[in-house]
Amino acid sequence: METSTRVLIYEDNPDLQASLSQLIAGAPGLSLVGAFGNCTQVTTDVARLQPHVVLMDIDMPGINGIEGLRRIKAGSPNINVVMLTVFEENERVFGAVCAGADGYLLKKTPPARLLEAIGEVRAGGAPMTPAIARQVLQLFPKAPTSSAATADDSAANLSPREREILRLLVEGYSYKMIAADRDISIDTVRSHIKKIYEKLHVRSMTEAVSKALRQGLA
Amino acid sequence: METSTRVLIYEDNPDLQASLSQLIAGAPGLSLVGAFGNCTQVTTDVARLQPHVVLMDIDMPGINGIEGLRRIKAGSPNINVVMLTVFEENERVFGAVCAGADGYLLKKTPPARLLEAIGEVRAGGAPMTPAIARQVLQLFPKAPTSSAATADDSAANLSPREREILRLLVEGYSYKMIAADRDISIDTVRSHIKKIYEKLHVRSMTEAVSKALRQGLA
DNA sequence: CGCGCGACTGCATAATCATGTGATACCTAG
DNA sequence: CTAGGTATCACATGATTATGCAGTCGCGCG
Repeated sequence: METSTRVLIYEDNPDLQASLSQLIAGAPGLSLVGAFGNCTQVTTDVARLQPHVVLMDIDMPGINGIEGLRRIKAGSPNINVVMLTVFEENERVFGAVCAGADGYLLKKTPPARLLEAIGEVRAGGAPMTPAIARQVLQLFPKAPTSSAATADDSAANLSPREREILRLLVEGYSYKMIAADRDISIDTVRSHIKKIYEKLHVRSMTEAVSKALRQGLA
Repeated sequence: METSTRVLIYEDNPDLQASLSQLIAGAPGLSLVGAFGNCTQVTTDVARLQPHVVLMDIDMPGINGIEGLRRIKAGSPNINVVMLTVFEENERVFGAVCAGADGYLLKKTPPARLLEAIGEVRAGGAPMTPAIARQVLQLFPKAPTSSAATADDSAANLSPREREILRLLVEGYSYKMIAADRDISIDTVRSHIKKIYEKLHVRSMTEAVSKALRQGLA
């Protein structure tokens, strides 16, 4: 069912557009479904071409890349959009991220890395140039709140250890993962979870997770 | 700056601590200034050892990595802290990022990449595993233009039927119960859930439930 | 009209999970 | 000292879940 990843390009520089197109078209597993020099028709473009991934230049005449991104996301939030830019300007990083960018690369990114990035974004990752990633992190509000929810005993009568393991379940850990992570036997994990079930009156991981999230036990 | 980047390690798993230590100690341009199994002395540790980069495990007994990070940043905001974790957790990414993490890597990251990451963080970058980077991006408040409050890109385009089944999963239903409830074959339930997993980028019921509850899909 | 897609069904195998029945060890309160 | 709670580990059996592969059927669209 996985055919080929459909890629759409927006890049106003003809040379760069050509080389990007060539790169995509020649890559196994990727198919180029279009390449445009501006975003004026972006909404209809994506509707018609049904891309999985869009490579979007930020600096373009007319509608810029961020606005283009916004329009794509407004209509098709599931399309993965990777922004391309020459410089690492803080302002635009913020705008792009808030508009829902799924990746952010410098144009000087080597071709091989670019192809890799398309794979990553399709797999649910967010390829970013490290320097940009740093900026993204710094955009976060430095929370003074102590969110270290390790010792909150307001919840059920779960022991600290049990609560700890419940948190891991909520994060989607399997028994095996918990055992590995906490460096204990999988049988011990079983044992703890068994008791958690008893105390929460549930009989499956999903019920426990659901209950935990709804009652703020995790 | 000195000739060598001073690296400090916090990792409670002895084996991993040993191999990390060996890796750092043996790397040109890096010098290992310490390795601890817990964060209890983190404030005095960093004051004494003056590291440039700290590799911080997230899951540690006692003071966890995020709290450790917070304490480091409180006193020495210039120290670069790279968080290490075994699996892709969802909840802690937010905590770590808000506490000022400068990088976020999976422990399975190959040694070469880890060394590269230390270089990146020293150079002002933020090395991140792509999947985690994506989570970070998704933490951002989406722009006002998003009228489709369904938000998440990786989650939203579930078909009506898929959404319906996801709701039942959240309620704690098993495959069998869903099949009975909706009067369809259990194989059909499997099929639907398989597709849900693909779209949500998860691989287990608990992950799906967790994601659904957190993103209001249910 | 054919094509793709969503809903649906079936089958098979491997991995995980749920549960029960023990057991050892530490710590703390009685 | 002893009972009770917590944390650890073991072994076993049956149920459930995860995945892959393979189809049918109806519907909207170019």
